[in-house]
Amino acid sequence: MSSNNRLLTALPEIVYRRLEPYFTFVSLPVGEICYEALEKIDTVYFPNTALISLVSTLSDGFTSEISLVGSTGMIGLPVILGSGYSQHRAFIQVSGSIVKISASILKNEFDTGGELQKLLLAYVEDRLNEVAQLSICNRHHNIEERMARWLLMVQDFVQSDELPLTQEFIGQMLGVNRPGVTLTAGAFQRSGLIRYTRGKISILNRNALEDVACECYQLFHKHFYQQ
Amino acid sequence: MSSNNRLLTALPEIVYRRLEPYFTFVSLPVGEICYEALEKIDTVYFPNTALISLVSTLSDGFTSEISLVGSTGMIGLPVILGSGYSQHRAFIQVSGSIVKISASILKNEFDTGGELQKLLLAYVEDRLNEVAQLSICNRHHNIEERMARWLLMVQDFVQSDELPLTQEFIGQMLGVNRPGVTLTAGAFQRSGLIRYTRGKISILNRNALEDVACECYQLFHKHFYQQ
DNA sequence: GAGCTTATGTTTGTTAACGAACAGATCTTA
DNA sequence: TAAGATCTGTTCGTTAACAAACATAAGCTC
Repeated sequence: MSSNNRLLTALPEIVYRRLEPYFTFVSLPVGEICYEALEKIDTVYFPNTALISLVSTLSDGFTSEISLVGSTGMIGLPVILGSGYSQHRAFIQVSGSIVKISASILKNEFDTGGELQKLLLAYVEDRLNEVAQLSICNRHHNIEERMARWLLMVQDFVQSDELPLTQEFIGQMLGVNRPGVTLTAGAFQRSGLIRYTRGKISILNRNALEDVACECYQLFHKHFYQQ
Repeated sequence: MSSNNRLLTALPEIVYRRLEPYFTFVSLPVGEICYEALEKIDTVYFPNTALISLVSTLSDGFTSEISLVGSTGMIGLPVILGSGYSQHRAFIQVSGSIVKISASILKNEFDTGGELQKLLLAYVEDRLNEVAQLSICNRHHNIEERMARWLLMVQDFVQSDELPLTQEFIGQMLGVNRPGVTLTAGAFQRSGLIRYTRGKISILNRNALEDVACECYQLFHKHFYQQ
């Protein structure tokens, strides 16, 4: 069994072989929580086909997505960065295959300063830039722009035209109230960009969605396809 | 001459001594640009008393602050993370003393995997968490909450009751239009929280400002005072 | 002090988004 | 097939914030 996680496949074979004995391939179901906020991390996850959301919740219950992690990333950065505690909840947004590995094993390999370190630090840099872009996007772009961007991002990871997403869920990811999602989704559908039924969204016209999406999409997409 | 930058003073003496010959102490004036967006970084900056803003600009000219970096931080993370290129503009918001060091020298020391690496990675983690919080703050909190938070953050760095800030500038940092800043500043002044004249803001009542600020301030403040 | 520049004050119309509420539709499970 | 749960549709009043425009005031330079 071999992973198609971009970080793992980029490893030199010798490093991959060293870590491989500690890999566990699992398929996690939708909604499964990988980390609770403020929880100590003892397992790190490298998605293959699964898609993970990192979300932040404010004291009034408001939630918004911090990062979308798929086959190009991993969750558990605090392990290599030092604290070992996740500040955010991480859960499975789209079920699929994931590689699990013990935090301490990964940290040990990271600390040897080899190729794994180099790859993961580059990923940290991408993540930092992405979150920074998200913060300005949240400030400036409207629901239509952000929702188009987000749907495209999800589809980049889930290589399928049909995405299992409810409007309520999309609202929580974008930090938008649900009727706002309904209106936007309705407009997208009337324009032929998407089609949807309860809990399922089909992307019909990617190019048109890209036209609606804010410029932020291009930046995320670039990270996605780089290398 | 010795630095009071928190990252540098936390170094073991032997590491500090090793780097010290490469330090240059400078005082940079307000507005000086440390990095342009997309520029290769060849110098890394550790503020002592200076305050640096990292800002992002969208294609329509809209700007918003990504991070506020003072004596607890540094700019030039892409050097240690790998790309070596800054995605954002960095400029001096409040003039003061700064330690400069060559990017390659710092990177070499970082790559030895010692205490400098550990400290800087912990800083990266803080920064990541801060930017994530900023993104949700931008989505959910109103001008009053965010402006109060931001003024408190600036004052945490600039140990003075009088901050050299115009309303136009504050607007660009918060990603808010200028009349909105005027209204908020006016309300704060009428309530006795601040007093201001052209380009100068005095904090009169920190506690009251903290009550107005969103919960995000506490998180930033915690990072600020941790350790 | 006159004129220029920059900063702040203020208004006004407009709009995106929210919150709350309820109706209708579709799926699930008993 | 009935009951319940979940998802989507829709309305409506409300509000925060924007954009644009112009007025006033303060500091700077000659």
